[in-house]
Amino acid sequence: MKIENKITEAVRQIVEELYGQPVPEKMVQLQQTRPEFEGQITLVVFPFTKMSHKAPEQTAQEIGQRLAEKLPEVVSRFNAVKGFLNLCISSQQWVALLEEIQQNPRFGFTPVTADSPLVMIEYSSPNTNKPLHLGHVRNNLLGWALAQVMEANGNRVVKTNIVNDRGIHICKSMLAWLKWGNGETPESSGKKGDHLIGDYYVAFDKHYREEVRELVAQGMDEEQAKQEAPLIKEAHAMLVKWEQNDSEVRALWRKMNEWVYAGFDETYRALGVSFDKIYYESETYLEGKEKVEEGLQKGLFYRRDDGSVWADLTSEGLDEKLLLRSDGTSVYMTQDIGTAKLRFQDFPIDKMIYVVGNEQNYHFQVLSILLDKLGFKWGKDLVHFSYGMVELPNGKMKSREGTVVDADDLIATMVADARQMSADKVNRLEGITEEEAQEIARIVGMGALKYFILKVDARKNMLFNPEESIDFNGNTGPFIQYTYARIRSIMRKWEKEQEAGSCPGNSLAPCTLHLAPEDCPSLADREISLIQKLQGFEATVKQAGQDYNPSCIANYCYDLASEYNRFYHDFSVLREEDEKKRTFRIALSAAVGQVIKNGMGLLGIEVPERM
RNA sequence: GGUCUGGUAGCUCAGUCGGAUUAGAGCAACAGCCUUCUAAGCUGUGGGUCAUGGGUUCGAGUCCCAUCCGGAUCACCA
Repeated sequence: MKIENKITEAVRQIVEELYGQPVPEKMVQLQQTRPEFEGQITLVVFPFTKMSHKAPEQTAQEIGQRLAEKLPEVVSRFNAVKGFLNLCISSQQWVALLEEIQQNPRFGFTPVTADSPLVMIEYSSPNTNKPLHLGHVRNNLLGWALAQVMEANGNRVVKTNIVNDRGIHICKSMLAWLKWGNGETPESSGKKGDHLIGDYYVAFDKHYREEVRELVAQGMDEEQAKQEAPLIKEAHAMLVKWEQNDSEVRALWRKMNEWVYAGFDETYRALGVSFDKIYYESETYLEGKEKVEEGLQKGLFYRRDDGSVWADLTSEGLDEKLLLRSDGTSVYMTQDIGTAKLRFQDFPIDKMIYVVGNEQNYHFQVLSILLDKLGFKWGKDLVHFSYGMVELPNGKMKSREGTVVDADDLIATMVADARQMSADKVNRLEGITEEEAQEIARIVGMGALKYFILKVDARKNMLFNPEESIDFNGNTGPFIQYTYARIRSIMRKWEKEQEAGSCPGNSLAPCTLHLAPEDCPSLADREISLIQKLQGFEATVKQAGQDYNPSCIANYCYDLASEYNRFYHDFSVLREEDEKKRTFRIALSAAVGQVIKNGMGLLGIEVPERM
């Protein structure tokens, strides 16, 4: 039983005995004692003063007195300051807690069983006409981390991606390639497929704008020019052919999409994300109409005179929403209804989470209502995991103005910088092969990038300064990774000492920590607060799952690493003469390493054995 | 204009269920610490009207109302 639970239980009994009123569990508020006071756990007694009709300090005294009598093995001393009862917990309790944490490699995680809720997470959702940029990076990292967090909270998770592989934007790239490509391929040019296609998309835009400018110069007004430019007309014609299943257009479309997917796969691999099921819009965009017709028959929607179909959501405080155009074709919302249908056919999901930027908040509000009306049981409380935009120091990311940060460039830069960084510390990596050094650079560079993005509350807009972002000091991924690497170094040395393989060589945790109560070392404040931090991992994971918020795990990891760094500085773990203290500190280090690894793992951040 | 969302140090961000006379980190600036388990580290100094004004109560950065400022959205685009 956890220390907190024991105390909570005892306090409820004591207060009832003293003041004759039952105490709901929530009323017992325990928190970590502030460093300037003696003790480790503090009970807030303000809520009880109404029952006791006594001053806060006196109430605290009374409760403390009884608590010390009732739980002598837990509470060794206490003091009351105003309405705060500070409790000193005996060392054995802390050691026992550490032992518990250390012996459970999955500490903080809820096991997943066959009966666990089935959660589907959709993320990434790229367009196939240009490479991934920084905004996608945020999406992918958040989606992956969220999937890990949901799983850690005892859910079965299916990760999906819906690829937007059709539409006018792809036709633009295709047309430009036909016109100016000279048969260029990823192989012939050495370019990554998605970049190649992206270049043609840009080329189209350049020529298109020239055409528009010329038409305007000839006296046409701009809106009309945009419609009338020969290039855009050609692109539209191509889209029509595509929809008519023209074999030539389809073949080209297929070939170019393959190039893009090969490029995306590379980026996904670098980011360390993957999917269980990929949906393609070209295969799903016609779905949904059926559902809308069904809703129409049930009277959920209505048809206007021009033939278009609408949902009236004014009673929900929203507007009216178009579902089918007057020509019978579907819109974005219709498609999302369609994919929802398909997904439910494929998986009996209990919950659906969409990782999509906050510019679509309204869309998902509407989608939720519509799916609910159409009878999807998870529609009503589908989660739109809505994240903020990434801004650059001089404004937003705009591809037109060339202010995008390309994902592949960014990854390469981060890794190269990490490599440079460790090269500057020659002694660090002596005895390590070039391959190993590269692997460490990859882990550290990616860790820096991922942590930088994930530490920020997802729903807030964040600022990304390309120059300052590559900072490996302070509240960063590498700081946490570095802490881990140092712990591993201690463990390696310790394991070497243990001769003759009494321990499996690769186990992080020392084999045994069993210290009999009378053997318990007296613990320093710093050691106790580390154990308390470790214990907090469980609650942090739960909270992350409840709030759909990976950032609190990132900040937790930083807190834990900071605390450990101070501990590391104050104590010589391996040199400690006292055998009991030494065992305890090694075990504590091992547990910290394990929790850091697990926490960072939830974020999709690897930790290196050395760096 | 309607709806949603944010505003905390020069900059980037934390801040749990409302808890402690003094609201935390990091960056940037300054001053220390490598014969000692990895200095990508540690210690210290300076830097704040928690946008503003009310309210709720033992107690508010946190909850409620109003105002100001920023962002998103309100398409027969996706």
